[in-house]
Amino acid sequence: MVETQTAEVAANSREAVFRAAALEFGEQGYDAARVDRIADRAGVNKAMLYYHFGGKEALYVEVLRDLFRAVSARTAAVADGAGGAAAKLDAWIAALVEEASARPWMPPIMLREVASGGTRLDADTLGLMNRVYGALGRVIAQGQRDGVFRAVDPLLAHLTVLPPVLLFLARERMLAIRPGGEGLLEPRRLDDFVAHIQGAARRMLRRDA
Amino acid sequence: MVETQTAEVAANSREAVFRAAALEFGEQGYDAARVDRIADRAGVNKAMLYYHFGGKEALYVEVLRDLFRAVSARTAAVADGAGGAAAKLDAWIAALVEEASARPWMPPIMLREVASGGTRLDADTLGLMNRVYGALGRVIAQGQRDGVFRAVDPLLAHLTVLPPVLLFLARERMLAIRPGGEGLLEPRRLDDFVAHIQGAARRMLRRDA
DNA sequence: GTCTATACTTCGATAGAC
DNA sequence: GTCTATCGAAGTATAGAC
Repeated sequence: MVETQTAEVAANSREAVFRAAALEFGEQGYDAARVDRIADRAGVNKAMLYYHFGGKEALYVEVLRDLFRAVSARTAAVADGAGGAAAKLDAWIAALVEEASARPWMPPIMLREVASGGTRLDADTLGLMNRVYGALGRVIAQGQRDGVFRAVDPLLAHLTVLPPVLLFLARERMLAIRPGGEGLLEPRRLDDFVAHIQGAARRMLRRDA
Repeated sequence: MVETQTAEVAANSREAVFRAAALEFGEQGYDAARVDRIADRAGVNKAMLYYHFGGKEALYVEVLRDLFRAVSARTAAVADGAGGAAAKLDAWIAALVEEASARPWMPPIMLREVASGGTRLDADTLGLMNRVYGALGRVIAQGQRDGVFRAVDPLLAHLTVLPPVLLFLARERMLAIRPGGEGLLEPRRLDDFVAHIQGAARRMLRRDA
């Protein structure tokens, strides 16, 4: 099956480029990312990148789409699954953290997109971002319906929980670059942070006794 | 006083370049920022930029220093002033927001620096960042001493409060670019957000009844 | 699908006159 | 301090052979 083999090689080549690009974009940002470096990291000729994706920007958009597709699917599953609102709130946060482990380029890319006004986000990708927010919104609505959460603007709640997760995860790279830092650069265990932010979210949302 | 006049013009020229650069770096990020565009926005010849600052990177570092100098001074003043811990917590947040109003380039620049691992932050500037964190740390310590705050890791607390402020403020530019957005792009009043995040911070820190 | 060689462009930087 | 003209380095992209 020569054709299948060829297709497999092609898939591998395409996959290698994609992954190398995601890493490069995450570390460097779109503008500082270098097409040559992506090809090198993928162990592939630069021309392959253009063959498979058409160009730097198209490749970046592909990474964005994959990213938000995965995160939105994961968080929506949490919100629409079974369980109480408090547990789902924890799970929503945990889902974000796990997605970021699977795609380390997620936090820096999302931070830079916000910083740049989301210039490269098309309506499609924006819709996926909204699903992540929508998922949290449904969890909060459930909690309010069940009388365990108080009245809080879901959008402001989202803008309170998501950013710390992104910053904390992005910070881990700073720590890798500058070991033995003091103050802001003191290391913290991911587990401890997750527990902390879950607690903070719960306190933000729960009804006062 | 010809010399003074010359100096004034120079100061104005330098100041114009600095401000244009800060805006450009904030909007575009370091890599997408264009030296020619900075000169244009400043209404100054490009050579003046090199005359005053030496180059693009040196200019950027100057913007960074100015930024963190201002923010650290402002937040330290809050922490070391008079008042109760709860009030100081609110004031620390308000100080950040006010600094960001005076320097709209603050949120995007800080977000991108974290995303990039703070590659361009020298030990000096890093020290200024630590002062911002240190200020919040002292407020929290005061609250714990007074028995109004519970035991919370100050670093994790910092990483819970600061990021939402940065993201919310950076988001405002997205809203300006894409008016009439839904979901994540729904507008919110700054006042409402500040009140919300102050409340969330208080709930995170206060002792349970 | 893969690779080499190269065209084309943009951008940061500086030399040198005034 | 200010401006013009220009250099040289990167960097994206493609043409065309295999």
